[in-house]
Amino acid sequence: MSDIAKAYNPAEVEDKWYKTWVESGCFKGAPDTSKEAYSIVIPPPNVTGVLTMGHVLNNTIQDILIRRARQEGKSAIWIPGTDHAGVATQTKVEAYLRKQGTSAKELGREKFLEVAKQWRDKHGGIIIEQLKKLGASCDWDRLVHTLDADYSKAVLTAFVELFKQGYIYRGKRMVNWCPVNLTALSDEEVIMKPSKSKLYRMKYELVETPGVFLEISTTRPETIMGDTAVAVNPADERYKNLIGKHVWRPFPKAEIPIIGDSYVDMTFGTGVLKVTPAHDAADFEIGQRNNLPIIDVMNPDATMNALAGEDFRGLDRFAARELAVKKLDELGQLVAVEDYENNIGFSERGGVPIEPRLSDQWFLRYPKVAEAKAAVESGAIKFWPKRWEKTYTHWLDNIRDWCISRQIWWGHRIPVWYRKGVENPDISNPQHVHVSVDGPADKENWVQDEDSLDTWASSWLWPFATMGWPNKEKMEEKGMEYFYPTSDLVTGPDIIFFWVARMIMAGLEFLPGTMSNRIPFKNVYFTGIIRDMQGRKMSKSLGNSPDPLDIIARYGADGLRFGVMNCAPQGQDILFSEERVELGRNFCNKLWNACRFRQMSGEIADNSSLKAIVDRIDVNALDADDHAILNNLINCAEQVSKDYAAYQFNSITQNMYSFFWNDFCGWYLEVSKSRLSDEKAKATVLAVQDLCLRQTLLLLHPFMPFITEELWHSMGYGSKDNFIQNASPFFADEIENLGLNVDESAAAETEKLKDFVSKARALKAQCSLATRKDAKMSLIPSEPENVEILSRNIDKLKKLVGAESIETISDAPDAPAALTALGTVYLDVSGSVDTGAEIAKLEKEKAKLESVINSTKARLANESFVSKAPVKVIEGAKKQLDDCTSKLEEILKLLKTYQK
RNA sequence: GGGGGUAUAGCUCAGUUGGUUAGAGCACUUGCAUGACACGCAAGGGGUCGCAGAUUCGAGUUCUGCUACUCCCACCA
Repeated sequence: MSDIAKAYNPAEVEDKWYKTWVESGCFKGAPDTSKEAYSIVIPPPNVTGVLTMGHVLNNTIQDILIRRARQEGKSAIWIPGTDHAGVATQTKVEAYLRKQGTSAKELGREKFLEVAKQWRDKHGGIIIEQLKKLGASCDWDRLVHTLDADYSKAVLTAFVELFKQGYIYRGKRMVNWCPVNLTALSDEEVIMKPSKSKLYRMKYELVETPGVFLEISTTRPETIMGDTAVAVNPADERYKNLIGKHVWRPFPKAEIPIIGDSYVDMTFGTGVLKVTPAHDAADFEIGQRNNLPIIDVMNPDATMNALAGEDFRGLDRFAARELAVKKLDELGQLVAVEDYENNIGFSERGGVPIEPRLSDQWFLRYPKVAEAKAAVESGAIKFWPKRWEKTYTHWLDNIRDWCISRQIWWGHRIPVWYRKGVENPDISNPQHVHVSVDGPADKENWVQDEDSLDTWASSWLWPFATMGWPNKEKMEEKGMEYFYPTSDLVTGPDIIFFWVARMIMAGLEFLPGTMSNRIPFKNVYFTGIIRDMQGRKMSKSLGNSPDPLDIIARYGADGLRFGVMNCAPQGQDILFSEERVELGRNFCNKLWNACRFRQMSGEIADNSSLKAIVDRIDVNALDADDHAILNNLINCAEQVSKDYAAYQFNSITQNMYSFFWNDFCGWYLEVSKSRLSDEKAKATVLAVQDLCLRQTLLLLHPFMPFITEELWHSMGYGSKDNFIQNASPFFADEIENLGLNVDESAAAETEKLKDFVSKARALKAQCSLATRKDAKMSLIPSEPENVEILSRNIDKLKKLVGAESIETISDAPDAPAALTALGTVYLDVSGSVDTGAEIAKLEKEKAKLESVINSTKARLANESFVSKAPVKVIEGAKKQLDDCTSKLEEILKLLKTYQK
């Protein structure tokens, strides 16, 4: 046994243990049919990302689950990995290239990818090291990156399969275009933001009746040049006779038709809509219905092109807007400009308004939509909390085809080749188009599609592509049959659509067997979002985003983990501040010092197993406090098991905190102090302490892996290679099987003692006597059995109260007194004492008791209460009335003494 | 427009099927170097449980309506 430092120093302990764990290979998992399988796949972080508080929450939960699973004797794996994060990484690499004075375009695809890979290897993987600091017990040998060769094969295989089945098609469609990243985006990557803009009211002159104008509103005058019609609702009495006539488009000046389309809302604005099929999704639809020409007036980067007219050409869209307004004004066609608030879609990565744009893209019609819905509705997959199921099914009910192509290079290139020289290749004609994982044999005659796949079109395969799919040998090697489906997925609700729903569809689509064999996971735990104390999201620009590594350095990973979990109720956002971590750090220190106290109290005897400790207990030496603390521990361990089953992690930390701090340290260790000098009791008391500490460490280990491992060894619970993660956390049945019977009723005596101690201390405090100064006290027991209890526990009580003596008496002395569970206690104060505070306290208690007595009396006098309430409740009320009445009598007696 | 969530002490939150006098941590007041811990110990102060109804012998807890804040989805020029 080594001397333990006065304060816990996490830095010394954490790195040491992480290294030892990894070296021992204890995070590795392999199929073992004698054990239950347990698996988790990590939500892969961006390979070039850094650890955020969100990651801390998310990965701590996963680590808790996996460590608990190991303790429970399951064969467990936690598969780690990273995501190539297509658009995000491409953007970063391009910025880097700009600094170097070059560009992706200049380098060309091949060279660019080389640079990007180098950049990834240099800046990537930091987050993996940071996860280790947090204590994440992933099986690192299984680390996967979405651009790994094997994983890429899986992605391409999935594409080819879906293509063959007709789920994937190419088409010219309106897509969300990011003018910064020059790529299409899926609907999910567009963030709607309310924005302050202007509504421009303008008037167009009718061609057929010069001098007559039609008033139209728009928020986007820069698209006027692409207008090919003006639409009104055919049911609109004001305008329906104009359908078929024309108006003059102001610039470039041209006649455009007035058409009727029921899409137009008669009640909005003037009820007249300008139609720009190339630059608005709804307008595109109208254009299709009415055979309107499409005039695309913008370049991919959202500058205006030649079709917009010479004066607009090359202008950015916002500059073009100003110019358009100016020109309208000059033409006298601008009626008014009004402030207006509308929702504008922004590019998630580019941060600028997206531009609806017509372009050739690849789309996926989702497979297995109905089954994906059924998987969750049937309970095959459970959501925690359950309410997210609604969000999930609502999305599936309104699902739209997924634009999976991206005009970037960093990603999986679409495995489609076009035969050279074929002008308009027909996708369904194998002579024109080749689709396969490895490409055509005669590559020289073909040209591969330039686009790459949306990153989510690779990560949706994560639960099984990380287990070797579709390669049979690899699947065997990685134990897919044993470990799939995974047990729990831990993620944020913000990616239900991006990831969770898509993974479910992918699992159902690509894997064989029954639904329960194909689903990717059985439970999904949705975390809340970490916010600051004002409820704001963590963000770099607000500077309210603490660096977890900095927090770990100052408080320790265990303190951080415990603090975060303690304030993270299921499904609720988390308001985080460093004070939370202080709580966790303080708890570590408490744990540390309790063990330190144990070591200072006596040699560590045989602690090597539960049996060894129980064998050290002399059942006859056990007193009520021993039984009470063991009983508390049993209840606590059971509650912890229940809370795991319901994913109530914050409840676990709260129960553990309360048990350990209040019951064990606050009471049991304190009463131990006097019993340790009793040679007959000492060995038993120490053994009970050892039992409690052992179990506390076991139960806390998933939350605080480092300190618990350290103490596990220094307290002699584990030998060198016997880690705490391999010991069972179950308790009640185990000690019963070992022949130790815990008396549940003993708690009642301990409760009486606690009440006596706290009341007696309060009495001293009221009389301004220091806690530890020895006082003379006497007691008039309220019940005969209390005499016995008092004498049995006299040493403990004297020490805890700070009393030189506690005599049993029968006549009330003239002294300050307090009511306790053992009887009325009197404090012998020499000289005069200010009794004002004492009287005030008694008056207050008197008032409270009277109010309780009155309400209880009223209840008991109520005919319907007595006839309808359960017997138990009525008896409780009667007992309460009796108790309060006798207490009140005592109080009145005491008050009388003071008022003499 | 549609669908969630939240509202309990100064702050952040517990409060499981309705049942004694509503709890914890932090903060606050007072006292304390007491055989581990001042990252500690002891004693305190602090709450008309968002508002209004309903059900019930009994409501923080169930139901209805309202208010405030918040998130997601859709989106009209």
